[in-house]
Amino acid sequence: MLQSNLFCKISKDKSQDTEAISHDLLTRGGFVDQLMAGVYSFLPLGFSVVRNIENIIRKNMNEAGGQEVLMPVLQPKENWVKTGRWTSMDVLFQINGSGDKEYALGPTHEEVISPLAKKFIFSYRDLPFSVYQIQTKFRDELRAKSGILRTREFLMKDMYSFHATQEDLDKYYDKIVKVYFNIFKELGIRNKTYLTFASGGTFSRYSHEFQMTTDAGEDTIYICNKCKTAINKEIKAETPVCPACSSDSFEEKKAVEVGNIFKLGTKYSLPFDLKFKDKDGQEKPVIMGCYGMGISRVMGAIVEASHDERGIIWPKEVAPFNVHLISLGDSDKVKKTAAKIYSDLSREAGSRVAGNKNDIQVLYDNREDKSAGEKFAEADLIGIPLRIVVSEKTIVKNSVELKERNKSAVKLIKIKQLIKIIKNA
RNA sequence: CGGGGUAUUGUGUAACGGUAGCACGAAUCGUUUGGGACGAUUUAGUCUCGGUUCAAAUCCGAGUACCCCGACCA
Repeated sequence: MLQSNLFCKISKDKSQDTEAISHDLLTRGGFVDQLMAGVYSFLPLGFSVVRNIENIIRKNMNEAGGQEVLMPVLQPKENWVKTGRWTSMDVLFQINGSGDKEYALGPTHEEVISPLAKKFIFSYRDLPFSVYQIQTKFRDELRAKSGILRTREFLMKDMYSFHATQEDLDKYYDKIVKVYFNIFKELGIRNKTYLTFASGGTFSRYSHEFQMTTDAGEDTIYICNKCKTAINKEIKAETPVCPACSSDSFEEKKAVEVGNIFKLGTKYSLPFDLKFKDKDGQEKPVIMGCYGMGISRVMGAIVEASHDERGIIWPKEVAPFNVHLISLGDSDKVKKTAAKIYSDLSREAGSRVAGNKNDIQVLYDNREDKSAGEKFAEADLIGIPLRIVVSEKTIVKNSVELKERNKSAVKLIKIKQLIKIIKNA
């Protein structure tokens, strides 16, 4: 991608309206644009990060046996009345259609997946299975805040699993805990993310959250010093010792919830009459689980976890590009060399995104009217993992300069060896 | 949903009730070119509605929007 063509305007002005670091960096770097409180557009740089996060999640969900679907955002009021959530869920967007019709905008999809699953479940032989989707969710938050960390419209992965027995749900639930940790590992935030006991809301006594520690977070968690399991402050009083290892030594930290999983049990299978015939011919309610992960919030969380005073430091797995090629000066020699490197790299790099072979991973700052300082400052802000500089100085040595965003060391690399080195980076 | 704050050009700010100004940005041209360089020219604004007044960015009332604290958070 030529930076001169990129639909993006990088700003050096810090807005007064931003408090959270991720909000400031993502806005100034041209990753997102705020339309109104709690509602954001994702620009090419930001959308690319979103897709990379999605694909990591998608890969892991598929490996966990999930099948991807896409359910409607627009949902009939009746289903929400049936579960009681038309009146009990205060963040539910309720909208009017023509005539007297009323609809809900999906904040979550139990009210859709349950009646849908009913059409496919008859016998114990149809169980277990799990389906998931990646989709925009709507929740009428009373107070949106902290940029994309808490919004009214956001991207979420939600998976639902269906089981014949509680034991089977328990087994799958534990498996998903491991899968989630693997996702956070691939996203580069595993070391700051804790499995957290939290309130189960209306479903069950407890649920589990995945909390990433950051000062920008709005939750407070108590991390067990012994086993590193955490407890959300909201249930700390009723759970004074670690539920995992019974230790009573904790460290208190601020955190943001990046995932939440529930054992739904029969909470939704009962109102929607979701039953199956067991081996003994008995009709039994299906046992359900659900597993959420906020994609846009994870994006903000990654920035909170990985930045310095100059800008974002994207983990390479989610970075919008993996190489930022910068040419300095406008001499023909530099321009030609940089252009050649750009086309060679673009061709070689291929794509780490399955099924999207044309995804371009090299951002080439070909702008001739920008000073070196400006280019470097902007490169630091948008945080692409590898920076390559081509200038008169480097060309004399048949080399380019290579710098990793998270390190200060600068290496001179022979142009001939560049592709090999980038590939191994 | 309770409380607080703010609202002047893209951003940050100034203007006693009396000519809306400055800086940055952006744009054009030229000079520059290894950490946000320089010159010239240009660009663009008083949140909305109502009231007071000869005169309102300024005073009054209502509304709206955004930010922050709290509560809430399938």
